[in-house]
Amino acid sequence: MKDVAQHAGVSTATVSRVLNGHAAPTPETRERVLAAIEELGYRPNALARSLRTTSTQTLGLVISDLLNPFFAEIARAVEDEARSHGYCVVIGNADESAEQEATYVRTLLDRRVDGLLLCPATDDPSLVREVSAGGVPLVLLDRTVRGATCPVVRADGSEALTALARRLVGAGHTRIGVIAGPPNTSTGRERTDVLTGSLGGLAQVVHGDFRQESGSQAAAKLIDGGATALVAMDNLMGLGALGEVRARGLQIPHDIALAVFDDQPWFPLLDPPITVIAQPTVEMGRAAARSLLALINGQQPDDVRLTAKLVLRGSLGEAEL
Amino acid sequence: MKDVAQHAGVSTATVSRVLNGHAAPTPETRERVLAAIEELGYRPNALARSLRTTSTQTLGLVISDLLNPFFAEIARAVEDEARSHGYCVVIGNADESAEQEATYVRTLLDRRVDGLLLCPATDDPSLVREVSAGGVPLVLLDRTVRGATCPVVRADGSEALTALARRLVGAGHTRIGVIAGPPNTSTGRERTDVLTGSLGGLAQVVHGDFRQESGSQAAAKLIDGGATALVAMDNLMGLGALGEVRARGLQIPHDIALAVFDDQPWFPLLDPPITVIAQPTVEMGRAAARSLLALINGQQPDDVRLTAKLVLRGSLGEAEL
DNA sequence: CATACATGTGTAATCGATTAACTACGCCCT
DNA sequence: AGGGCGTAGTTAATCGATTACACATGTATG
Repeated sequence: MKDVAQHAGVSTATVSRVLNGHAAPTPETRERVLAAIEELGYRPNALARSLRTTSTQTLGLVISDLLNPFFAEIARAVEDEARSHGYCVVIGNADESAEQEATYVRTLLDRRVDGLLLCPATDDPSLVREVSAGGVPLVLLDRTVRGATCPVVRADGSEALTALARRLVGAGHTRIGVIAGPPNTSTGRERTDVLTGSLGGLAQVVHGDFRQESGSQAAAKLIDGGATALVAMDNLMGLGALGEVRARGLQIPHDIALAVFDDQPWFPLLDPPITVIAQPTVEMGRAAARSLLALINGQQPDDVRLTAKLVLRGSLGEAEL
Repeated sequence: MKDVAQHAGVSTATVSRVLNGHAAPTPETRERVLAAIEELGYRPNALARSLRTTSTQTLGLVISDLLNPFFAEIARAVEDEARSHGYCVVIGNADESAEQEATYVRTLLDRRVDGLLLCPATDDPSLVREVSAGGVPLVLLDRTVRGATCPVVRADGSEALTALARRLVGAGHTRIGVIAGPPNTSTGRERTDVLTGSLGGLAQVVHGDFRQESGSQAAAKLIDGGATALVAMDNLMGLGALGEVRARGLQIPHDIALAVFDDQPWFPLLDPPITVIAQPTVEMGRAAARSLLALINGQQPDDVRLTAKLVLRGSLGEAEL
């Protein structure tokens, strides 16, 4: 910057004013400075700028798993929304591990992100409290924690789940296998509670960990237990369950019915296409980013609760008639 | 930091020394400082530190599309490798747009990443030159550019593609539809060149843009043109092609054969499972990260060329016998 | 006993920006 | 002509760390 100033025959203060579009400099001075910048190929040092202004124009996003398309879509939406407001997004991958999540959150705070979006790995509120104590704007996304005091953006699947339950029961299924998420996550618990609630005593629950492998194992257990229908509570476990069903040579929906929480672009391509509960991922990501930006600007955004929808495609068989 | 120093009755220099594990401070002083840090919940400001040391312990990764599982896996692998060496990764999403790619690269440079991994959207070398001119360590990943002067990490699909061609020809296909990537990307061009080369005059080529929608359109054109086999040059276009095939009620492999470049966890679940050319994504990501770290440490890593493999699963029909 | 040297800590310059406070210069008005 | 005022631009403090250099103390050496 000093070089630019010298080159243009002004002080660094003037260069800075030109850079930041401040009122002062004469059009003529401005021209000279811009020419010098161009000539020297100068680019301002974002670190120094942030240090001085205490604003990085950056949001942190800590998600459970980048390989899970659900989170990838969310990440993508967050990024789009953030960029349109002049913010960057730094993504952290917690890999469904509370420990790694905490590491990432701290790293992001150390780098002074202006705000943090978090999909908490567990419903333990201690990490959230730590962030709040540091005074950093925080919004929870997809999942919440016990006694959360910050805005939360999530999708409500209750309606879709009860509709699903009604159909399964109506079609005469009496042993319905539920491949549940971890009980220490809000989404894991709530979805399962709603579904088993509406299924009366017909549900058999096996807990997985939101990953493919656990989906296969759970499906195996449930099929062995005589289940005639399976509901996987997220898309990766759904993938695992589907693998197990195929491996056993079972036909969907003839031998077993299947529904999955979360949609995927390839679900419609299966034979039969898979019935899902689709979450509005893009809207969730955008809403979360908007809430966080509002929080950063000193407003108090409300919680956002979007609605997940049941999409019937054929993998439930007669339950869809 | 000043607070911590005061609290421990030392100077900031000493606090800094404790923090950085410098030789000097007495065990007793060290204890006092650590206690003060603990008590005040002090966390060092990474911005200030980086400004002073001109090292951010951060790598930039600019990829073409986060929603493409191929790149998501790469990103994941890069991150793992980087973290194990104490580095963070900031991911930028170019969305297959050269313009957005350039924007992201510049943003990352402004933030003074220690090095940059780039999957170039086009084979135009100007952006690469810009980065090199800035003296920032750079490694290209998956794709290269014309006259690249930096290390490149990629997968070689030639062998797999010629093997695939041999099988298709051997099975008597005479109109083979190739859904090609953009000709201004190295992977798009090379894969297509190799395949059409080995197919003699039997190939009909339609260019897509590595996205799902273009895959459907290309497939439609090729099917209308009488193709009895389709080869999609990346997984998203493969997804699109598959959709088109399904939409027309065609049976694989009876009515049409299909192979896709890039594997996906759900390909084996289709009926029939899809034959693919699988790239070693995880190894590519890790290798790229390692090369970049080597470059940062002043070494001169060689280009890395891994091998993609043909995985036969049934979607080629008699060509696989 | 004076000198040399090692050791632990403090002082202050520095990284590259922003910005409050100040200066210098003209212009207008009485 | 001189005081008041607006404007363009400069000077210097500051953000929060690192680190070369200086300094003080204690120990070994001639």
